[in-house]
Amino acid sequence: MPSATTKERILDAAERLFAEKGVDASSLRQVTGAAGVNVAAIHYHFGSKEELLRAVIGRRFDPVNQERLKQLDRLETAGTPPDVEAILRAFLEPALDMLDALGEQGSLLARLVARIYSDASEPLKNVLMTQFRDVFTRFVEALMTALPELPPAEVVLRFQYTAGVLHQSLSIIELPVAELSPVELPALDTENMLQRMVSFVAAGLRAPLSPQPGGAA
Amino acid sequence: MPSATTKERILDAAERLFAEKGVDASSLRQVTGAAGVNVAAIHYHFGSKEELLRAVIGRRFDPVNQERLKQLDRLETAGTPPDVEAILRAFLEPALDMLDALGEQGSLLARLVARIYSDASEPLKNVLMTQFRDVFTRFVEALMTALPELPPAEVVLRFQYTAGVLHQSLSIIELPVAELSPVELPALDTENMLQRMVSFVAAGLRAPLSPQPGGAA
DNA sequence: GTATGTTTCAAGCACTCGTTTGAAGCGAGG
DNA sequence: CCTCGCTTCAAACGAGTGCTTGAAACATAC
Repeated sequence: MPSATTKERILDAAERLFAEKGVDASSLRQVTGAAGVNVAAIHYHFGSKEELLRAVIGRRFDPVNQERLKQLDRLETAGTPPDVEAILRAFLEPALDMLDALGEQGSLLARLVARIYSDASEPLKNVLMTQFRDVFTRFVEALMTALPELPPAEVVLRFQYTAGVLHQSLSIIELPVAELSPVELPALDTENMLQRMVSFVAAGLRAPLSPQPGGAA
Repeated sequence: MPSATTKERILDAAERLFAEKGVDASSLRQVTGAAGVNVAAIHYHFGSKEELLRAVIGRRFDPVNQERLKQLDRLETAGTPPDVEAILRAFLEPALDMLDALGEQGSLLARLVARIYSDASEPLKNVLMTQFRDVFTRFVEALMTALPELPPAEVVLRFQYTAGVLHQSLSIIELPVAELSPVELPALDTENMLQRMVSFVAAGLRAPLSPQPGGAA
């Protein structure tokens, strides 16, 4: 007695399987098996495996990216130009909130994104690239304004680092990295995690320019 | 007229293919086709696809991890306890050097590691976990000594972020992330890249503790 | 009640996968 | 010359892949 539609149940099952075992390692038969529907339903509703993945990602991250841009808009239309911490919160918080709202499923989804981000076979790359292009551009520009003493290229580089920190921190929530730790790791709620990431990244973004070899000190 | 042994040519071809397209997406026939050898040669020399991957990773990262530990040993047996920057260099430099020495192949290999790190199906995780366990433990302990004002758990968390920055910076070398950038990105040599990463990460590691919700300030 | 468009189904298609097999090629030792 | 390991090879194995097909089930409209 399925309470959700076939389409939604496919999305739910695909999201979990893709995140747990990877896209390539998850067969359509596993997806439909977990969803309790027929294989052909995937091609009927989505057309292909790749389109299914696109739908899985979009369902979660279209709202996140919209929220990111909305928060950035709000910051920029306020009186004073936003500082680094505020920009970072606008970037990080919607992602963390969405994952938090999903509970355990959220940390799995985070791994899926991190995976695609580094995996990225040709067609998959485009899924994420088109998904994030606007967000990337807008936030880099905002950071350039907030960090006028940094050359633009350095801002781009450090924003990449920021995305790296985000991906890493998302991945480790569920990852067996805790087993590697010599000390007990306390469970962190979203606001706590956000606070820590903002502190770390803001300090990194504000770090003085490293001396250029061959240039004046 | 192959100049290298069959085993080495398989490793070379596998490394490139695994990095370019992912482990799952690379078939053994593609590997042996690129290497100019027979499919059965893989199972003769390595036993299975997973063992082949293990060999691909180990060939490059066993030396890196040995060098990391060696440099850390040298720092710790010197008179004064090492500072954060020195520890970071000992961690980051061997990896960057190895990748630099490999040239274009190096940036591909970096993507492979980043991929496995987030992908990590059950058996694959163990490949990397056993590979990095010692390094992880030793460097976290060194950082705890260099940052005595931070709680141990916070050091662990921030070292995770550090690894995230490393992975990200390795991935973006070759990735089409440049296309996302609104400004021209200058090509960075290894020392330059290292300098930037150390600055960024050291600042993040030294950031004051964020206020704890519900605790005293 | 019959016709229409949408959704679901079991079965099968052509293909690729990792792996195995048994024989051929090969250099060194007797 | 023959033999013995070691290495390489073409060919095939069974299983599983993404995807297609044609018919049944269903809901709605006439």
